[in-house]
Amino acid sequence: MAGIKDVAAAAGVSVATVSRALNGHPSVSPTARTRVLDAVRELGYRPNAVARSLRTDQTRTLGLVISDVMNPYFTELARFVEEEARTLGYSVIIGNADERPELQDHHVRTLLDRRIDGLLVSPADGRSPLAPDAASGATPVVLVDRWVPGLDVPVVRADGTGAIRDLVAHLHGLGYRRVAVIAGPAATTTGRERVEAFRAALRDHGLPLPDEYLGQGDFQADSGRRATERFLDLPEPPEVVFATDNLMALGALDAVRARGLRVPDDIGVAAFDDIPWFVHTDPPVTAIAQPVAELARAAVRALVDLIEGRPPQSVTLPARLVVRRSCGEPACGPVPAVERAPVAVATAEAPPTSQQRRNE
Amino acid sequence: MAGIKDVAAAAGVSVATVSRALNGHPSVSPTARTRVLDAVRELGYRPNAVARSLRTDQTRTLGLVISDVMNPYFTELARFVEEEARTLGYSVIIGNADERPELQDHHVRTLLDRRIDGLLVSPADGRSPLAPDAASGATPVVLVDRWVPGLDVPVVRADGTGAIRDLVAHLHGLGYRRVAVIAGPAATTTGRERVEAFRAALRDHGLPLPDEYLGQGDFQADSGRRATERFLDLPEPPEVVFATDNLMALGALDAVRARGLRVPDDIGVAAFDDIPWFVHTDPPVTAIAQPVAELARAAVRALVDLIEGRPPQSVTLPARLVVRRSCGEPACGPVPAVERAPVAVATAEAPPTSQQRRNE
DNA sequence: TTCGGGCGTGTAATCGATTTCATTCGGCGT
DNA sequence: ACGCCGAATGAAATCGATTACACGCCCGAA
Repeated sequence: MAGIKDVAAAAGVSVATVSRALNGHPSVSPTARTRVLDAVRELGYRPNAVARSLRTDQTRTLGLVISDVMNPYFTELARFVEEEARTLGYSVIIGNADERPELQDHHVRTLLDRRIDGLLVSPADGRSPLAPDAASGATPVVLVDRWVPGLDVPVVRADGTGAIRDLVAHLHGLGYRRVAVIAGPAATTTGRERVEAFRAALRDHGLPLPDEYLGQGDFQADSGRRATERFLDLPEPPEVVFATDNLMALGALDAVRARGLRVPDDIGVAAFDDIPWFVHTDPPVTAIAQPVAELARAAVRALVDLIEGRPPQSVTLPARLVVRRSCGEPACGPVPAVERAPVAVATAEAPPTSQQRRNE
Repeated sequence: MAGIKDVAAAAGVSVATVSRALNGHPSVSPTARTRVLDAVRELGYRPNAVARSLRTDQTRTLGLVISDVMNPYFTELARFVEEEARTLGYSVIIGNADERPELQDHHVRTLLDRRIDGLLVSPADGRSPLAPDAASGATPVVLVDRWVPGLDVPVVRADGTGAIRDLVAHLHGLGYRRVAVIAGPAATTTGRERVEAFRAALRDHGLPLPDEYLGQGDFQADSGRRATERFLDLPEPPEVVFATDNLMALGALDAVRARGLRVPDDIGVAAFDDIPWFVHTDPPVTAIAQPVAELARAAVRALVDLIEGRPPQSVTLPARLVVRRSCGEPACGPVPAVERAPVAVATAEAPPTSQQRRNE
């Protein structure tokens, strides 16, 4: 493959001039510039990004480590992250942790070895396997969706408490009194927060959340199925189940279908994370939608700000309830308040973090 | 960040010895080795992959350019590709072409600039935008799922003709006579082949495929919706629609639901590419399943063979029909032959390609 | 005419690893 | 005792770019 030296030779100039011409340096004569450009075209020269990165100490690459690519929510997130990064002139390398801490670790290490300019992580594990590297502060880090309490880095996430309150109001209005929830891993913030918000909303309506109505899941379909089976085996099964992510909701649907039961007649189902398929399930699933595209964009912008020495913003955007039929027919009277939920735009200024201070 | 020189200094040896110790070179004394290892641990040293790549001219990285990440089929493919690559000691960088040739081009160029060791492509466009680079032969290339006729590189794909024949037999057996198909872009091989196989199978059963029953789509949900609407507007609409990918099937479902019609009572739906959600749609969708994991593994192995100088194998695996309820109740009598479809394992030896010859 | 100051350019150092080549040293055969 | 050989090591070249520094040249000011 042609190198910069070949171009220099072909254009009859030095490598320095070639480099300058290619990087838009001011002091290059028009003559030299055109000769270089011609030679480049002639030889089909493409600069070696590896060599360039070594010299400049920047790869113009972002790392994105997500918990599970097969989860449509994260797929969508990844897609928008790449899109925004591309418009900002960065590539992104995706690492799929598959909800396994050691895999997440593997990817973080690999990405760091490649000297990516910044890291976007949605931690599979709340404990601190990546902390040693991240906390070292050498590489800018931003957390998306999930975060880890001790880490002093910007966080971009959705706040589901409002939407969950709306959901509980909706369920209560429909007459449900025995409601169950399938939790995510306690090691993740999203796993804990969603259950807590749900429990709090329940309390506001005077509803209990007995232990046997709290299923433990791991954000995968199978765990949703198992939890739901256990609910159905109860002497007094719940009237409705809230799965705290879309895959566990899929599992729940599986379980009730396997029993020959029907949603919502025999048992209602609701989910956190809305996805296109929920419109076409039997029945369409009532879900809480996150503003994924905005989250992705905000996360990338925060990370790039960090990288390029600007102060980053932590951002929290509200999720919103989307009522469909899996919890029973929506009210036929006046449209409930939840239907008019505002488009998510709220943001919050982050308190200064050590990462910001690094750049002052 | 600590470099190899720091390690050498700390261990009291030269950089050459450090490098040798770390790469398991034979002639390094046990003493030196342990001192190096200690220093490495002490300093938390990690070799700079960028520098290493520059010197060794290999990145141990594969590029994967897919047509559309949001399509569950490709998501799954990407996931298994990464998995197999990882076990073989490679990382993978995914580029999402979004079915847009110019984006595909952008990613191919970027990946080539980063000197990836090999490229896995599922071409969004049958024409040859990537040919100039790929044909240059500098970087090993393997095509997955879709291929482009002129290119002399290994291809790993599923053969749907058998499954499509089974599907048509199934539909015919159910009494359908007016069947329509939603095609993919003519620029892709999968777009053309699936329609052709369908048309041929129809002919075998003496069924026609009139022009107005041939919808043009682009593998995205919207196009499936529009094509289906056009079918429904026909004076004599088809009794069943075969969408040649899962997203267009989703669109078709959308369209019939929007009309207040019911599947399969008013119109049947079948799809190419099976996905987990099809079990939970209303109704569950009869689909043709590709052996995605095997395809991914075969593709990675072929590419790595090429990279490491072994002769690669082109592979074609059969797809199989999965009957559900979206075309009407499956026969209640004896289980139809299609239910017993064998697990896909057939492979074929590729004719020698120029890429193989390269390595002789 | 002479000198200072850009401007355009080239030479060479540099990034952090790997690898070739030469050197040293110790052991062993004769 | 001598010489040879292999093992262990280090110095320096190398990969392909960027960039600091120096140089030559031309132009305008003194």
